Amino acid sequence: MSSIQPVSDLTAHIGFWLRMVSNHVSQAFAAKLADKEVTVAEWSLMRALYGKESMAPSRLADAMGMSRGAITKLADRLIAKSLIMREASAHDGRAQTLALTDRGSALVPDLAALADRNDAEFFECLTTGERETLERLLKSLAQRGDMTAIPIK
Amino acid sequence: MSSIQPVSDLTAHIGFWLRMVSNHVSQAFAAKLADKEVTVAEWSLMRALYGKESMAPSRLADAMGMSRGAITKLADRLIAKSLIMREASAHDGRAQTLALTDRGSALVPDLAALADRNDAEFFECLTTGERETLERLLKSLAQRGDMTAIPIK
DNA sequence: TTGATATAGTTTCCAAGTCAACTAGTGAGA
DNA sequence: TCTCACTAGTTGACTTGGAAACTATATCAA
Repeated sequence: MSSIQPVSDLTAHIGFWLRMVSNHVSQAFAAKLADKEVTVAEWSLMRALYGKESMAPSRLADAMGMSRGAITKLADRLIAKSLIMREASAHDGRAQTLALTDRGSALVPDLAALADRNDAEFFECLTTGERETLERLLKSLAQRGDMTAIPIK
Repeated sequence: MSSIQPVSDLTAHIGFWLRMVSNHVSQAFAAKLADKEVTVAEWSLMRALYGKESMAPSRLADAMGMSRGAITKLADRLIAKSLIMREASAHDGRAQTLALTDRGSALVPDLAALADRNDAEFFECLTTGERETLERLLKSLAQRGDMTAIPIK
C-alpha cells in the first residue's frame, strides 16, 4: 500500500486559473458563434483572411498553429459553406490560395462584433486599470514565451 | 463585391491573450506529462481521486466538466494502464466507484511535481507582486463567472 | 405490487484535430 | 536534361470528446 504524500493543490497554480477562465471565455464565444453556424476555428481562419487578397494554406497553418492537414479539412468545410474559395496558384503547380467569398467577407464583421461582445461580457467587471494590468501581464508572458500562433481552442 | 469594413483587431481582446498564454502553458504541461505516458485529462482524473477513498464517475464528470460518456472512456484507458480501478457499488446496483490503484497513487506526486515545475517555468519571469495580481484578477473573474469545473483542455 | 419516472453508466455515431504516408510539382546540380 | 531532394497539399488511420439513444436499476405514487 503506497502512502499518500502531500501534493500541491491544483488551485495553487496560476496555470489552473488561467485555463479555467480561458476555457469559459472560449466556450461562451463558441456558443455565440454556433448561433451563426460557425466554429471557432472557422472564425479564426476567416478572420485571418479578412482584408487580404488571399493566403496560402501553409501560411494559415503557421499563423493558426494547426497542422496543414487540419487546414485542408477546415478549408473544405468553409468551402462547403461557400464562405471561402480555393484557387490554384498561377506560378506554382503545387500551391493554392484561399480567399473569402463575398458572403464570407460580409459575415466577418458580424462575427467580429460577437467577439467584441464576448470580451466585454467577461472583462467589463474589471476596472479599466485592472484590465490594462491583466492585458499587460498576459502580453508580457506571451512575449517572453515566444508565443505567436493565433490560439484556436 | 462586398466592401471591407474595419473590424476590431484580434489582439485587442483580452480573451485572445488569455487563450494564447493558456494554450502554451497547457501544451507545455501536456508535453511533460507525455514523457510519463499520461494525458492532461488522465492526470486531472487521477488528481481528483488522490487522497480520496473513491469517487463516483458522475461526480468526476461534474468536477471535471466532462460528459459521463467521456469519463467512461477516460476511466477505461486508465484502467487499461492499471492506474485506477472500477468497482460496483455495494448499495446501488447502477452505481460504481473509481479509485486509484497503488501504482496510480504512487504516480500522482511525480505528476504533481511536473505541474509545479511547469507553472514555475512560465510565471517565474513575473515579479512576486505581478504573480499575485494576475492570480487575484483571474480568481476574481472565475468567481464572477461562476466557473467551477476543473479545466481540462 | 406495479407502473411511471428518474438515475447511473455505457455505447454508438459524429466532429475535428494529429501524425505519417502519399501524390504531384519544383528546382538545383551533375 | 535528367535525377533527386524538397515543398505543397491531401488522405487515411487514429485519438478524444460530445450528444443522444440505450440498458439496468432504483424509487415513488397509486
